[in-house]
Amino acid sequence: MTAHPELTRNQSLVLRALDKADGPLSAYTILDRLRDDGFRAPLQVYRALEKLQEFGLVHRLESINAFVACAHPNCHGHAMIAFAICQTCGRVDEFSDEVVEERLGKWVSAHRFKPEKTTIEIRGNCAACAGLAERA
Amino acid sequence: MTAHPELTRNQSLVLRALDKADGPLSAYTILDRLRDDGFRAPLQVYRALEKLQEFGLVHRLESINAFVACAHPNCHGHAMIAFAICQTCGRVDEFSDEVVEERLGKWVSAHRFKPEKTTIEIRGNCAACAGLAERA
DNA sequence: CACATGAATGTTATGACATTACATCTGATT
DNA sequence: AATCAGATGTAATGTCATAACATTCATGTG
Repeated sequence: MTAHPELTRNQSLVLRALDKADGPLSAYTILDRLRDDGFRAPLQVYRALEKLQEFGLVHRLESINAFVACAHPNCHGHAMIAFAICQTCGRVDEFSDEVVEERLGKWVSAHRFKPEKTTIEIRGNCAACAGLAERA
Repeated sequence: MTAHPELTRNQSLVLRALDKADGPLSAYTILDRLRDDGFRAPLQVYRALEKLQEFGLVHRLESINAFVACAHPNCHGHAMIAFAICQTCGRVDEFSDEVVEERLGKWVSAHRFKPEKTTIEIRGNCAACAGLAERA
């Protein structure tokens, strides 16, 4: 458990929506799912998402403009996380790799580049969906 | 020189716009720069970009919704390319790393994931811009 | 208590990025 | 000439994200 402030109502609702979902959600999908809870405007979602990302509870998937709840909400703090995103079923696997991290870190320091955010996303088909495609 | 069909007028114009630019351009910025050449609608740009990406002459930077001309237009064919993107000056460095590629490849085959496109993007500040920030 | 302060929220409008749908043109082939 | 595929032109629409401004709420300080 890393220390972070109590979540506000909006933040809790957004996080719960992502937790309940079986895959990544767009901000507007989250908005639709929270209409009954009083959400009216995109900004309510984006503001909550921003904080949740700061707390490490939510990740943004840059390549598909969507958001997922962190798979390791109790041990967050990884500097670098990679995602495998299934384009068929929406499943997202989150993993980190020290060697990749070290290698990119070496490139970065060799070039005196100051990284702020690193994105590693592999889009394709998960084992189940790739298998289905083969049999078809 | 890898074999690819002759570029059409629109494709040439878009590629030239990206080549002349000193950094990544959004599709709408490209559109604006090609108004005098008869471009009127976003789709003209997006269609050209799609083909240019197929030919390996242009890359899309997922994390900033922009496009760059490939830095190695004569030896393209890399399966996996990483980008370091300076958020201050817009400079983009393109590189590939066999170890990173191998490591991600191992994860992927261990999980029987079939990758279609891999994105590796490091956003931050390049040496020059980070240096300026320090001195400020 | 009164009041200042900072954070979060609510709401409207707008900006930025991308695609659908449909019509037209062009060049190569038969 | 008829046909066909690929490229193009155009309008409309869809999707993602933020700016600007007003309001509310909790908290701490004089």
